[in-house]
Amino acid sequence: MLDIKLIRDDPEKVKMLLGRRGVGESEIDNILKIDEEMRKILTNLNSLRAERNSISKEIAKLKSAKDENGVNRILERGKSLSDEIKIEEDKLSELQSKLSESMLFIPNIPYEKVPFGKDERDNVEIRRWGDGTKFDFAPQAHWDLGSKRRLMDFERASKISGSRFTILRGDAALMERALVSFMIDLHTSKHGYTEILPPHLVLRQTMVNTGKLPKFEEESYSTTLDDLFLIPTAEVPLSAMHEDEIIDEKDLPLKYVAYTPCYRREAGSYGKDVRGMVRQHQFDKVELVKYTKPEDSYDELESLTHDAEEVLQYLELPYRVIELCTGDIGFVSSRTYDIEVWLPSYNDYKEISSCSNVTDFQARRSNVRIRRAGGDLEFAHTLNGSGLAVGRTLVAIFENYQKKDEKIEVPKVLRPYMGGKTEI
RNA sequence: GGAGAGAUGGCCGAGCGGUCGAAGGCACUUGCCUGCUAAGCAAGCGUGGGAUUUUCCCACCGUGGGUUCAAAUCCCACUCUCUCCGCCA
Repeated sequence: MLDIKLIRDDPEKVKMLLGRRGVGESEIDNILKIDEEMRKILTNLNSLRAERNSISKEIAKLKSAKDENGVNRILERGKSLSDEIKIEEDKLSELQSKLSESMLFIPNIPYEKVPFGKDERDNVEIRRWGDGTKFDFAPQAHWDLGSKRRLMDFERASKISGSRFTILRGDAALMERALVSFMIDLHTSKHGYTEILPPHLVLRQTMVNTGKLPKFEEESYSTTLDDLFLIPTAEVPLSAMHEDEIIDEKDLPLKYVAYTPCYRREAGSYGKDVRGMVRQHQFDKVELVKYTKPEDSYDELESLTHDAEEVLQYLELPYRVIELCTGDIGFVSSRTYDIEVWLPSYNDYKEISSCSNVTDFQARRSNVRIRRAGGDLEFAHTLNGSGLAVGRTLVAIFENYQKKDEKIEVPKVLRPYMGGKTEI
């Protein structure tokens, strides 16, 4: 959620910045119109209420003076004021809900330095680590290798759950679990994050507060009886859990890491990544979330991205970092780096992490504020990033670490988590 | 699922339907004092919004309705927390 004052005070600038990411000027004009109308009613309502309050006080005074005639003289005015107020209040609340409804569909303002662009083709590569893996034999895609080795079972998964699910078996399941532990351990012990194990079901309001709703309802799994939502990422519970809190600025930044499964309907991605376990309705992810002071958030985005990259460095998997252009950044984000890992089956890099500075966009919706040393209150900034998507990391290991005999070497840092195994 | 208790400012905690935006305490800020991170004294100290913006006004006491000229206070519904019982991994 943007600050309405920002739109009110400098609509042209907001239009210009949001225009870069495809928001039409009419949407902003519409909001300005509703806002103006709403303030007009509010002003009127305020003076009506002021009059009613003074009459009420007057009545109280007359009553204690036992002046029944005086009371009756102004009682009628009080009654009619009350009726008027009720009418104005109804108008106001209607406009208010219209306004907030519109505001909920306005995305975050992109950071000035974000490269202009229309879609992912305009994203900019920032850096590379390692080279595309070379093989002296024909490498296999993980779906072939995994099926042959009975480590991944796509057929049985679809029998019990339909498309876009995978059963991991034996050492593949073990490796998935090892990856989760390795990542969390790295982030807690070396990078200073606090481990959280959050609920996987959240309230509708929590989805709204984190910007996943109302815009992306068709992407979400929900429970009809209770209107709870399966989290699409641990970002949701982590970025919302300080709702309505005031955090002392000396306690910032707060840094959290959480492992959770993520549930996504993947509506509209029918032709994409249909084979293997790259795009699933359920996948494991280790997520990083920070709460920071506004002036620190872009620096914290850099370090968060490095924290995520380091996972790939320890696993010795080649990757690159790209910055998303204005047309490709997510709804809540003002700046985003994607980390892409090398996948031989794609002969290309594939997203394995997305690190974003959300600025105060979620904090405003969730009402997460910081108290400055001087006592002032301000919305916190939140950031999030995958550290990393575990399923895709497993895929990357299968494909980059495969050997001619169809065994898969276990990356050195994972061996302690897998009973010392050097290959599976 | 059943029975009961509760929800008030950063925290604790009062609050007969009418100067209650809310006593008191803690914490915090400022000043004074005391020659040594303590104590004392004084003052200040919630959040959000609107406007004719050095001031005035409005809203907010879990949420949403209702009664009333007037609701933290009365009524209804809901949510959450706690205690006990039942069930249960």
